[in-house]
Amino acid sequence: MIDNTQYLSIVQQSGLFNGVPENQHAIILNRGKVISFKPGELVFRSGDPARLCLFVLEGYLKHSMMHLQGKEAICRYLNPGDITAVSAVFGEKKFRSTAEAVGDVKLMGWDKATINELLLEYAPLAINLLHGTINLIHELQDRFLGLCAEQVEIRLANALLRIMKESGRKTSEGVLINFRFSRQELADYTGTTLYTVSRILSSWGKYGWIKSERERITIIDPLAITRLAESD
Amino acid sequence: MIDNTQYLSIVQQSGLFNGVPENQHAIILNRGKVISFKPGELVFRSGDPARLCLFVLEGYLKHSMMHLQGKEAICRYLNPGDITAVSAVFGEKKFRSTAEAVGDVKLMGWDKATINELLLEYAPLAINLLHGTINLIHELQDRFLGLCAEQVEIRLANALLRIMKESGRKTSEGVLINFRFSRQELADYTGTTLYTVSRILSSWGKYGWIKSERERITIIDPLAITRLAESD
DNA sequence: CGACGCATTGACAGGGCTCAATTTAAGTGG
DNA sequence: CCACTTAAATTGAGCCCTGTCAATGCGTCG
Repeated sequence: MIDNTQYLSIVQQSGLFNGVPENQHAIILNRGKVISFKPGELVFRSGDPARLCLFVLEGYLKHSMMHLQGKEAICRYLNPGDITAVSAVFGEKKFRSTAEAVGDVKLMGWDKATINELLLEYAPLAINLLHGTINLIHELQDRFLGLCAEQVEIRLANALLRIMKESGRKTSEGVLINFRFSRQELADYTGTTLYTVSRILSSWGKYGWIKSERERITIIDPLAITRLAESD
Repeated sequence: MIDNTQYLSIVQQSGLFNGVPENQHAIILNRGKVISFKPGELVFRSGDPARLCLFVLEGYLKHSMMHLQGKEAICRYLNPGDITAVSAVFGEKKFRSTAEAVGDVKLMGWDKATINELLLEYAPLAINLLHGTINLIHELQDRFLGLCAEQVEIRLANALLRIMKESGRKTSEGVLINFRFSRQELADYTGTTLYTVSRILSSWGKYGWIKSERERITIIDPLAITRLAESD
């Protein structure tokens, strides 16, 4: 007998079950399967058939797309409570992006047949999914606009502030971005190169705004960076 | 008595009603309201409260975002059969983008309360909407990746091909993109400037790939442009 | 300690943006 | 129907941001 009820609160908190009768929550949960991934493992890759609809229980996922000849673009980071691979709901879709575990990750997965039954049975579930994807569109559109209209330094400032808010940790010196985070990844996230990122970060380091170390950054003066991000 | 049944076939064709019992189609349709717009009119603008969920019956919409100090980015063009303003389904959202009528436009609009009732009553409707928004995400992600990884000429080629497929009209000379379409708009769509677009288009004109006129473009040699888009 | 991977920095070039000057085409009103 | 106005498009010149390439430095881990 499957028992996923230990994850009830995280799913409820995410809003996915809003509007679904409470006595059904555990039933829906138990029709899914929990899967674990180790740091760096691929959850799915571009080209794989989409078979499972996935909900992040613990850890972070990096969602990226690969361009011919290697250039990578990071679509977004998934946090606990986020859902992905919703394409699995529909026909014979293949993934167009790749998801990688950042740190240890636990996911809840519903297979195609199950998620389709669930959505038909619980309309609020479909509405909540819709809600999530709309938010995603907004986020993507914002970043799209940034890519069109802002230069690298501004985009980098925005990215760092966003990541700081979502995953930063306070220390005596400032806010530490604590998961492994290379220049390359920052570049892929902001649509530039690791060289440019490195140059900008070291200039910020000289101003005393940040402390830049190997795969970690401490933000000392968030205000200065915010000012920069909002300058135009 | 409202009677929108003249629009039945266009909505059915779009797939929005897939899975909904056929005898309900007209009923759903008649709970919406048809609205018309003249060329250039704004359907909604950034900051307006989202009150109606909109389905394009006739004509085209341009969906764009404005950056501080005027730089504009075009998120996408909406064709007959597309749906937008789905945010209206949820809470007190405000639009973050602007939609403008390109040519004469007829829309079907359902107000917030109605669309919420409909989605709860007809789960397939919510699933179909979800389907549409997922496709949108894929499209946006593709263009996001393009912006990160491709140079302007390639992006422009892809954009032109995409628009050609969606809204082109065959003529004796080639495929005409028939709605008013300035260099500025192509620039806003591909994330560049009208000068760069102009230069590229006139070079393509010299190769005989396209015929470039004021606010209209005829694609004479789609293959050449496809080759360019897929080069490297 | 040596090796590997990440990060930094410099030199250089070029794609594409900016600005300005024309040219071309579409309206408009007399 | 033509002169006039206005907006779109073209084109050239200059330059700056940012990507590319190469060399070097440094942290981490086996």
